[in-house]
Amino acid sequence: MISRNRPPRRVGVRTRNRPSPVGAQVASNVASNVASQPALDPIDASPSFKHKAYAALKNAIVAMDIYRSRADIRLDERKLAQDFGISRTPVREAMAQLESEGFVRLVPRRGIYVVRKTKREVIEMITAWAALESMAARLITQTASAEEIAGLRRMFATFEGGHVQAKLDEYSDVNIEFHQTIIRLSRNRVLIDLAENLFTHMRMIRRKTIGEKDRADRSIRDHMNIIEALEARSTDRAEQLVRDHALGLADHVARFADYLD
Amino acid sequence: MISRNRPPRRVGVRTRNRPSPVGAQVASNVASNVASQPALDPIDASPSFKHKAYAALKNAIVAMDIYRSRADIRLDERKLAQDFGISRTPVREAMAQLESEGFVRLVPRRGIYVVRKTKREVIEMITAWAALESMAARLITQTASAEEIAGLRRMFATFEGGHVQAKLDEYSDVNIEFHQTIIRLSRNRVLIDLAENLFTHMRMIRRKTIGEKDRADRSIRDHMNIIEALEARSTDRAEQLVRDHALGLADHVARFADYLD
DNA sequence: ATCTGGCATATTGTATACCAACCATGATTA
DNA sequence: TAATCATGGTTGGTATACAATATGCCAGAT
Repeated sequence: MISRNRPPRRVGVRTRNRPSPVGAQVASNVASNVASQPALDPIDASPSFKHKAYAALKNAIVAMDIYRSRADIRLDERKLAQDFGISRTPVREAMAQLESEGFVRLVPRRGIYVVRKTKREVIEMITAWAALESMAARLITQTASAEEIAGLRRMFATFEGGHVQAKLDEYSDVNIEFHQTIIRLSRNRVLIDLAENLFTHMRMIRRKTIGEKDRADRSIRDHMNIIEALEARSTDRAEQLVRDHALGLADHVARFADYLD
Repeated sequence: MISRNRPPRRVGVRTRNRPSPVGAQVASNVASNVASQPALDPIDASPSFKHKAYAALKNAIVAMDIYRSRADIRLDERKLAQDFGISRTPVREAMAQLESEGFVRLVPRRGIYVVRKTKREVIEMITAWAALESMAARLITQTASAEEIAGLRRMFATFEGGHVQAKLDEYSDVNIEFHQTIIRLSRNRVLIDLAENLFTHMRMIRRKTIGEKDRADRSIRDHMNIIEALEARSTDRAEQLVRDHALGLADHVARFADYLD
């Protein structure tokens, strides 16, 4: 269901009473710490409730197996706020963010629904991802260090010699890691951010798309070819291999992903 | 108790059709993923204050010449809400959206600041845009109709024979329209949405990047070559030309856009 | 004159109250 | 019986009140 029981955690008890002469205590505490140690303390992460709610909701949504059933999955603002122990406002702001990222749909006076991507949308996302990652591959051939590229090769050490079949689950993780690393090595923040969102969406259908063993075998060969092209600094070839690899997945989805729609 | 006098706001029908003459109007489509149905319905009435505030704020920000001065540009939530005649809530929601799109930065307890992109960020955006548009070019060679491609050629009818110099302003508009049309003809909603946001950012520095006459001349030649490749359905060549055209702009910015940073 | 510390102020983050639109349900009527 | 309408409850949108904190100013000490 939508909301599992949450332990009645006490999030930020907000004292209605304002202890008047305070403020100096906290300040002095911090000050002494800083004075003795110029090394900056890791800024005490104070993510707002909005960010926390966002992260929690996103995790919850991504963890759902939303394509198993076709029934609408509705989220209840008030209930979620209650479960989180916060008010509706940060939940709403988190929801608005998730809507702009395509994870939920806010229907006025109807409810908030988890979005199921259609087959067409999935293919469009993979195509866009192909565009971004192939550009990342170009950039890697021009700016990445040999060591960085070597790191890509090391990822697949476990699977040398055709042990892919035996460890499909693990391979699936490495597979994702590989593609994320490609993007990251581009050192292009825009590419990284855009691709990350697409990736998150694709992880949600991963369970069903990466299942086939034949694809895993072909996949690892593709990856090796890509790595070789990157090592050889063959810009155009690396781009092409990455693009075709991704578009191959798009084609696969187009033909076999009947569970979509 | 103190029931506020709510003005009888009847949120208008908000006509979907915008008879804007030349592009340059982003339509501020936040509707997100609802569409994806083949025939897109003209619904999309966005009655909420949030959407209106979002559109108004985005237009205002884009219209600013934020790179002329280096002084921080701060936006005041309460003042804006007052000016719009609404409460802070929808303004805040609009601001959160604009932050996730990279237009403003919300600093807790400090204020809301309009974001100036650094030169590096601009180059990264152009690079990402190159990736998206070159993929769009590929798709066009595979799926667009001849008539659609012909429309691209008609855009430049005005400038046949080297009248570009005389009408730099007009050319600048057509230039933008050209690239947006390329993206749009891909019929890939993800590409379209992602590129639109990048485009909006780039329009904000357009005043300074498209100034040179030499670039305009070279630009129109590039465009013609692109159109020819599309007409010939040369997938790889179209992709390459579009990509190089965009990366050329990135290179230009890298070398001459000293006003950034 | 300079520095320190506390307070007023400004500004966002969060909670809560209220409202209008929507839905389901069941009574009512032709 | 079937269609219509009244009605109450649910839900997201909006307004507003309250809390938390960053900043600047000024008094007082050195």
